Amino acid sequence: MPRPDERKRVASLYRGIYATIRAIPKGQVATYGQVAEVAGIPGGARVAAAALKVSDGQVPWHRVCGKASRTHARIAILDPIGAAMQRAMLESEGVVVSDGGRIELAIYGWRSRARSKKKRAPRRK
DNA sequence: CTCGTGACTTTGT
DNA sequence: TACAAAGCCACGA
Repeated sequence: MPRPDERKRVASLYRGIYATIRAIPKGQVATYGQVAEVAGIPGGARVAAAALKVSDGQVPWHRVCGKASRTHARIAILDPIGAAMQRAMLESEGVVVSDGGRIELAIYGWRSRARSKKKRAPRRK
């Protein structure tokens, strides 16, 4: 559990994003847009990214990647060390990562069922 | 309330 | 397949 001050820091829609990320099954990966959509923020891929940035280890961030094309996801982390660590974590869970850091969404992409629900969370502000 | 920012996504060339 | 530009949403100052 995060510390109280850190909790207050992420006391908005970010919490829903974290819950969504924790719901990603092991051995599967999801894109930022996917996470945002399930968390109730369609088109809020950048928000999910920001949430992940401040999460700092309290969520399995290695299961979330940026979408490079229609069929592949790509690790888009700036830090080469973090990218390598993410790739190692994914491979340890059974996910095959190509040389360019690409992952086949058709195989390892997270198929969540909350896709057709289209429920929008109310804005806090 | 307005403006700038970002670990993104989609479309076009 | 790879690069460039526009669009998207929420947060913080």
